[in-house]
Formats: sequence, structure tokens, C-alpha cells
Amino acid sequence: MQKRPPRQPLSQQQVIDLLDSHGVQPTMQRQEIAQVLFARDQHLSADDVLKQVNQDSARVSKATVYNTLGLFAAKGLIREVIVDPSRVFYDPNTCEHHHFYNVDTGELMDIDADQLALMNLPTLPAGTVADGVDVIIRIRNQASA
Amino acid sequence: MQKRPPRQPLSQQQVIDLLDSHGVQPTMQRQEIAQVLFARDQHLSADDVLKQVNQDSARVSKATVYNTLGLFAAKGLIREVIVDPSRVFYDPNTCEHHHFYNVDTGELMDIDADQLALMNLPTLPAGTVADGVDVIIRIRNQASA
DNA sequence: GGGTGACGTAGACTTTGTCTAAAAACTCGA
DNA sequence: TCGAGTTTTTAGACAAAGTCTACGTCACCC
Ligand SMILES: [Mn+2]
Ligand SMILES: [Mn+2]
Ligand SMILES: [Zn+2]
Ligand SMILES: [Zn+2]
Repeated sequence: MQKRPPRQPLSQQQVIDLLDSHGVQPTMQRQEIAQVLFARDQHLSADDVLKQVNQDSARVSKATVYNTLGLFAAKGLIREVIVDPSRVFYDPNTCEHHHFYNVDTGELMDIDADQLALMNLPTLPAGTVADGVDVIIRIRNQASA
Repeated sequence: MQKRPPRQPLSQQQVIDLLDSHGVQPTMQRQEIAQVLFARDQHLSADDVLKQVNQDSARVSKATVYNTLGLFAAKGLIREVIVDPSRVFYDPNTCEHHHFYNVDTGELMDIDADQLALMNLPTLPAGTVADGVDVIIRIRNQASA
């Protein structure tokens, strides 16, 4: 029942601490990217991040954006969400939760974990361990025909 | 508890009937693609289909493979499975079911619907209707350090 | 024969993401 | 402070999946 408070923009010190605490060197570029990602609860593509981070004169290269998003995901700072065949979304919310995906609009919305229970997790194939469970509820706009 | 029998290669007449029954004109190219897709329970990418359909001299173009997979999916003959950011898989099994995805090997395996129950489907956002529920259990090989 | 519509095709093109090779920026001990 | 080694960033080439366009082909009908 615990509810995470809505995300808020972080101070520079908070960003540095967050990166530090996940074993990520807080370079300037990584701080800028983290600022964008953690500004609020949202689901951004790599290209969204690239644009936002470069919108007012700060310059971070495409390679660095991709490298950094991969690093953040590997270190557990953010989560990759794969719902759209054309691009990956990055999610600052790493708590267990699921997603609505509106196939008409491309909109991606969170579903709190306590809103959707999974029963009977099946036994995994031999020699494998679980890495995560994604539930995506695809929705359409009504009367879109 | 009803269990679908394992899929088997279809006769040409069965393929034609299958396409007809879904309102798809059974052209030669569509028949060849359907033969490949429905030969057995499997998850093929567009490129897999393109290669298989062209392996012994029969020529179907890339454009036609993509067009046909899109058409089959739209008509409900097959299902798109989006688990890998680099390619879409196409699934001849349109019964409700879910997937294991081995992130080490890229292997995709079915989970029968009765093996995994979802409780408390959350209320959908206003003005939208459900289009499908995907559950993906990501797994890794043990001790892959 | 000629028109119409559905379908298939080559190949250019777009988009997302990766890779390479080099520059820049840190780290740390002498 | 110097300098060697390491980590990070970068431009731009590259790769892969998928889309689009413009044209060809075929069936059907008159
Ligand atoms: Mn794509
Ligand atoms: Mn891609
Ligand atoms: Zn989310
Ligand atoms: Zn399947």
C-alpha cells in the first residue's frame, strides 16, 4: 500500500548522490541526462532525451546518450520498456509496476503493482533465472474505426 | 483445460481455407508465407520468414513479406510479439498465452494461459478499450556472470 | 482490345541504434 | 607538478529493420 510520492526535479547534489549510490561516476553529461530522466514520472525515448538535453545549448552527443542510457539501465537506475517496435522507452520508475500502452497515440502509462496481481508464476525453464516480469495492457481509443 | 494439439504442416488446401476464412485473398506469395508461419509452433522474425520462403528458389520480395505479415496480423491470423527492441516476432498461436523471453539466447517460449492467471485487471483509462494483454517473463541463463 | 483494381516488386529511403578511432578529461603516484 | 594510464566523450561511419514509391503484372469485366 506504500505509495511513492510523485517525482520532482532533483538538485544537482541529489543527482550526484543518486549516481554515486549506483556506482556510476557522475560526469557532467551523465548528470544532465539524469536531470532529464528523473525530472518527473515519464517514459522517454533515447531521441527524446537527446533533444531535451541539448535544447538550451548544452551539448551531449548521441553516442553518449545511448551509452549513458545503457549504463543507467545496467546499473538499475532506470528501466527499459519495450512496447513499441520502433523505439525503446526509458522509465525512471524502477519499482515493480506495469504499463498501459495506447497503440493509437503511443502513450505509455504506469499501472501500480498493487493494481494488478499475477498468480501462479509458472516454473522457469531449467537452468534459467527470472530477470523481470513485464505486463503490457495494449489499449485503443474507443470508436477509432 | 482444453489443450490445442501441436501444430502441423498444412496442406495447400488447408492454407487456402485458412486465408479465405480470415478474408485474405490466397495469392501464391501469401500461401507460401502462411506455409512457413504455420508449419509449427514457433516465433519468426520478418527476416526469418523472408529467408525461409526464398530458400529453395521460390521468390517473394521483402516488401511482400512485410506487407503480408502486417496483413495477417491485422486480420487476426497471427500475432505480433514485441519483446526485442531490434525486431518483431510473429506468432502463429493466437490463443491467449504469454511468453518467456531468454535475454541471453533470444529464445522465445510460450506460456499457456492457464499457467499464469492475472487478477484485478485495472480499469482502463477513460475513452479506451482493451486490445490485448501481453505478459513477458524475462529470464537469463543461470551463472551467466 | 482497353479499362480497372488488387497485388507484387526493386530499390531508394528513413529511423534507430552501434561501432570505431581519436580527443579530452580525469586519477594518482613519484 | 609532471606524466602515464584509465575512463569518458565525441563525430561520423556504419548496420539493421522496416517503410515507401513508382512501376509492373495479372485477373476480371465490358
Ligand atoms: Mn524498427
Ligand atoms: Mn533497431
Ligand atoms: Zn513506467
Ligand atoms: Zn507465442
